[in-house]
Amino acid sequence: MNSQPLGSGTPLMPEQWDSRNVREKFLEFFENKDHKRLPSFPLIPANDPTLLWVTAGMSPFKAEFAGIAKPVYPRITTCQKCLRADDIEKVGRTTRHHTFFEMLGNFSFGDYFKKEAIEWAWELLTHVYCLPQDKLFVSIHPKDEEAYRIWRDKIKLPEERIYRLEDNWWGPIGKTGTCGPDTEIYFDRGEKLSCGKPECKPGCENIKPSGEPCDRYIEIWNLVFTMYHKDEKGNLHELPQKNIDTGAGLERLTMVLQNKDSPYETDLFKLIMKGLLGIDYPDNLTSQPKKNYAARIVADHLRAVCFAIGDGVYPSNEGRGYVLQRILRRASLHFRTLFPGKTSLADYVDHIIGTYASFYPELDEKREIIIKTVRQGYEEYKKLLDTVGLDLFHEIGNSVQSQDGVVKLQNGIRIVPGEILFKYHDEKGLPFEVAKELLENDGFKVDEAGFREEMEKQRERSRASRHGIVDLLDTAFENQGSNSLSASATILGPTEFLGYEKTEAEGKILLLQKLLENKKQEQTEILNQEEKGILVLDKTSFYAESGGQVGDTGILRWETGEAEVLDTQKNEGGIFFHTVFIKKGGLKQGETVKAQVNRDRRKQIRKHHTATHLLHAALREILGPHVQQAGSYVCDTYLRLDFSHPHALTFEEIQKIEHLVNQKIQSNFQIETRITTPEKAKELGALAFFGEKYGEKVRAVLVNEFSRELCGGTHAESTGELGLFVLLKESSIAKGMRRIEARAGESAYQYYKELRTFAKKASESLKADDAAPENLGMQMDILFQEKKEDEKKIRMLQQERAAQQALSLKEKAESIAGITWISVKVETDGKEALRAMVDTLKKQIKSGIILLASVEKEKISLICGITPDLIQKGFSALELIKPVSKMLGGGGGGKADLAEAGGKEIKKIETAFQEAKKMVQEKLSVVQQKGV
RNA sequence: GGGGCCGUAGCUCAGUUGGGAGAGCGCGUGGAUCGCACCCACGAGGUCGAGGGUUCGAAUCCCUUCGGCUCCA
Repeated sequence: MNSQPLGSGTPLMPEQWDSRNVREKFLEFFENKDHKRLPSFPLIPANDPTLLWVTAGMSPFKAEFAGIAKPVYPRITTCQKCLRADDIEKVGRTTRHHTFFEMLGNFSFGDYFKKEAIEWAWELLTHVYCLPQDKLFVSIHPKDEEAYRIWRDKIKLPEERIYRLEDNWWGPIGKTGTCGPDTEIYFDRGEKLSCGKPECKPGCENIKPSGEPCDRYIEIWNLVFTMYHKDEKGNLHELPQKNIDTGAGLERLTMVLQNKDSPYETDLFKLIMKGLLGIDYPDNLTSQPKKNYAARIVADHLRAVCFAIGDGVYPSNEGRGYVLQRILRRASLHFRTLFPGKTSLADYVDHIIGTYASFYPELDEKREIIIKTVRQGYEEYKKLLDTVGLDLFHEIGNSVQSQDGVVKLQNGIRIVPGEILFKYHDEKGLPFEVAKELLENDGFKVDEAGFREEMEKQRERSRASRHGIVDLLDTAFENQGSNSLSASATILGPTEFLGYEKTEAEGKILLLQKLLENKKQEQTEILNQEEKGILVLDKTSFYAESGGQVGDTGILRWETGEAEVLDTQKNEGGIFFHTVFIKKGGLKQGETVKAQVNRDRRKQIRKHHTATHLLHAALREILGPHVQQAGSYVCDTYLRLDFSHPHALTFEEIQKIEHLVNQKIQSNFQIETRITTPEKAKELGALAFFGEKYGEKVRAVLVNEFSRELCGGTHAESTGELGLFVLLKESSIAKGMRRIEARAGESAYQYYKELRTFAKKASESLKADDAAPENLGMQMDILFQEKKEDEKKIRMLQQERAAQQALSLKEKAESIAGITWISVKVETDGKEALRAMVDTLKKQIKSGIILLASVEKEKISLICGITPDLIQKGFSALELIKPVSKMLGGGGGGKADLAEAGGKEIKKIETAFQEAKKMVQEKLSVVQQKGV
C-alpha cells in the first residue's frame, strides 16, 4: 500500500455530498492553489462560429490553449455547463450519456504541468472528497513515462493499478493542431456492475448482456497534457508553452460520492424525477423499464432545454436552434408517454430551475421565457404529431383501397414499406417509433429494415458532402507553421487602442508583412510604393472590426510617404492588423507613422452603432424582453440587427419601433460610457450577450435609462447626432429569428431624399394633383381599379365580338357527307376569343367539326372543337389538331372535345386546312363503313 | 454544411405525361324559416409567392430568389 493517509479531516457521509458541495469543494480547492475561479461561460461559444455549443470545460479557453490569445490568468478553475447532442440516442439507456452536463476543471496556461496536476487531483480526490484509495485506478498513455513515474513514485500508486491505454491521447481536433497524452482516473464501483469478463479493467468497453456498457470502472477525471503540435506530416513538435486541461464530470463525481448506481439517483435529478414519477427515484421502477427510460430522458433533456433557452437559444430549424428543437422534441415525445393527458412539459421547468438556480442564476432570470418557449414547443410538437399521423393514415387508407398503393400484402399481413415511413420522418418530422406504434395499433406491420436503410442513405449523403470544418486551433497552428501573421504577432501582446478618445495618433510599426498575389503573406522589412501589406502598430486609434462594427479606414503618413488604410481587423489576442496600400514612398519596419482615421466615415459608423443600441432597446420595449440580439453589422451606410422573435413584425409594430427610436434621438440624450467591473455593469442593468470575453474590466454604454449594454464599439456623443432613423426592412433568417435593416444619420437623410425623388417621379407619371406624393396611394388605387374594370370591359367586348364573328363564320360552313365542317382563318383577340367562338359555333351547328386559326405576332393559334355526337363516333379534336399543327411547325394538345395548338408557318394555313378536311373525310368513310 | 417537402380565393386544400383556374368553409345579395353548424338560387373574391428560361402555349418543366415546414451531419 502507499504511504499517503486515507484522507484528512472527517470524511463526509454519502448523503452529505450534495452536488452543490461537490462543486464548491472542487472550486475552493483550486482557488486555494492560486487558481482564478470564474463563473461558467454561456453554452454558446464566444467568437467561434465553427462550434455550436460548449462541449467541454476547456472550450471557452480554446484561443488561450491555441496560443493565439494571452491568458488573463495563468491558472483558472471553473464549473462549466456543457451541451452535447451527438449521442442523444444513448441518453437514458446508460449512466454516462447526457445532453447537458457540468464539467469541473482546472487549467494551466504555461504555468504548472503534469506533476502538480496529478498531485492535486489525487489530493482532492483522497483528502477532500475522501474517496477510498483502493477503489481508484489510473490509466496513462503507453509512451508517457513521465506521468507513469509521477503516479508510481510521487503518488506511490502500486504499479498494478496503473494501466497503459492507447486511447489516452487527446487531439488534435482536426488533422493538425494541439494534442498530448492524458491520464484518466477511474473509480471502481464494484463487481456487481462489471461485464463479468476476465479482461474487465479500467477503460473496459464491453457490453453487458443487458445491452448496457460495462460500468464497473467509471472514469471520473481526465487530465490532459497539451504539449505537442501535430503537423501535416503527423510529426509531433513539443510546444514552448505546455498547458493543463482537466475535466471531471459533476454528474459522475456526485454519483460516486453519493454512492448511487446512476446520476439520476443523485440530488441533481431528485426534484425532477420525483416530479415526473411521483416517487423518490428509483423506488420500485425495476418492473417498469419503459417508464424508467422515459423519465430519464425527459429529466436529462429538459435540463439541456432550460439551460439552452436560458442562454438565448430558441428552437429553430437550423444550427444550434435545431439541436435544441431536437432535444425539446425528444423530451416532449417521452413526456407524452409518461403523461398522455393535458399536463405540459413546461410544468416541470420549475423542477429544473429549483435544482440549479442557486448556482446558475440566469435560469431564474429567464424563467418566464423558458416556460413559454417549452410550452409552445411542446404544444406545437403534439399538434404536429397528431396532424401528420392523420395524414399518414389518410395516405395509407387510400392506397389500401386502390390496391396498387404503397402498402404491401405478405401472407395476408399489411406491411407499410420503409420508404414511406422515412418520407414521413424526413419531410414531416414523424418519428419512426410514433408511426410504428400508430400503425401497429391498427393492425399494420412496419418495414423497419427498409426505414433504417433509407436513414443510413441520408446519413451517408450528409457525411459525403461534409467539408472539413476549419477549427480555430487548426488555423492558428497552420498559420504558425507558415510563419503567418497571427503567429508572429502573438509575441507582441495586445495593441493599445486610443480610438475612443482620438482619431489620430502616432504609432510605431512592430510588424510588417507583404500581401502577395496568392493572398498569402510574407514577412518583410519594407513595403514599397503600390504594394499592399499588413502591419501592426504599438498603439492605434483605428477601430478593428468587432461587435458587428466594421474596421476603420484612413491614412498613414510618415516623413517620406503615405499609405491608405483599407481595413482594420484584430485577432483573439487583441492585436490590431491594418491592411494598407502604399501610395507614396517606402514604409519600413520600425518606422513611426501618424495614423489618421477617416473621420467622416467613423462619424457615420458611430451613429449607426448607437442607432443599433436604440433599436435593440426599442424592440425590447415594444415586443418584449424575450428579444435578444443574436448578431449585428454596423457600417457607415446602414446597420443590420438579428434578434430572437417568434414571428414577423406587423406594420404597426415596425412603425412604433421606428417612432420610438426617433423620439429618443429627438430627446438628445447624452451617451455615457463607463469602464467598470462585470458585476457593477450588471447592477446597472446592462445587457451582456454571449461573446463577451472574461476579464477584469468591461465597457458599458448607457443612453439615459433607455438603453444599457456592454459594448466595445464607438458611439455618438448624444442621440441627437443621429438626426434621423429609418427602418428599411424586416425579414426572417430562421425560425424564431428576425433581421432588421436600418439607416441613420446622413445615410437616413439620403434615403429620404431618394424616396422623395422617387415619389415625385411616380406622382408625375401618374399625373397626381400637384405631383404630390401623398396622393400617390390613392391615385394608384384608382388606377388599379380602373385597369380592372377596363380589362373586364375588354373581355366582354371580345366575347361579344367573337360571338358575332361566329355567326358570320357559320356562313362559311361546308358539309362533308352530312356533317358540318368549318375551317377558317379569323381575326381575333387572343385565345379566349377563339375558345368563345368555338363554344358558340358548337352550340349552333349541333353536329360538326370546327377548326379555327388566328395569327398574332407572327405566330399561329389553332383551335379545334368537335360536338359530342361525333366524339362518340370516334372523332377527336386532339387527333386532328396534332398533324395540322405539325404541318405549321408547331405542336398542340388538349382533349377530344377541344384541342389547342400553335404554329409558325403562316403561309401554310390553307393547305393545312385542306389536309385536315381530307383526314376528316377519310375518317368519316371508315366510320360510315363500320356503321353499315 | 448537405438533403426532402410545401407556397393556388379570406381559411383548408384539389388541380392527374404542359392545353378552358376549381371544391368545401367563409363573405355579399335574394328567397324560405319559430329555431338549429338549416336549406335553395345567384354573385363577388386569384399578379397560382417573386423573377428569368424552355414552348405555339406554363399553376404544371428548368434555373434563380423569397417565405414556411422537416430530416441528417
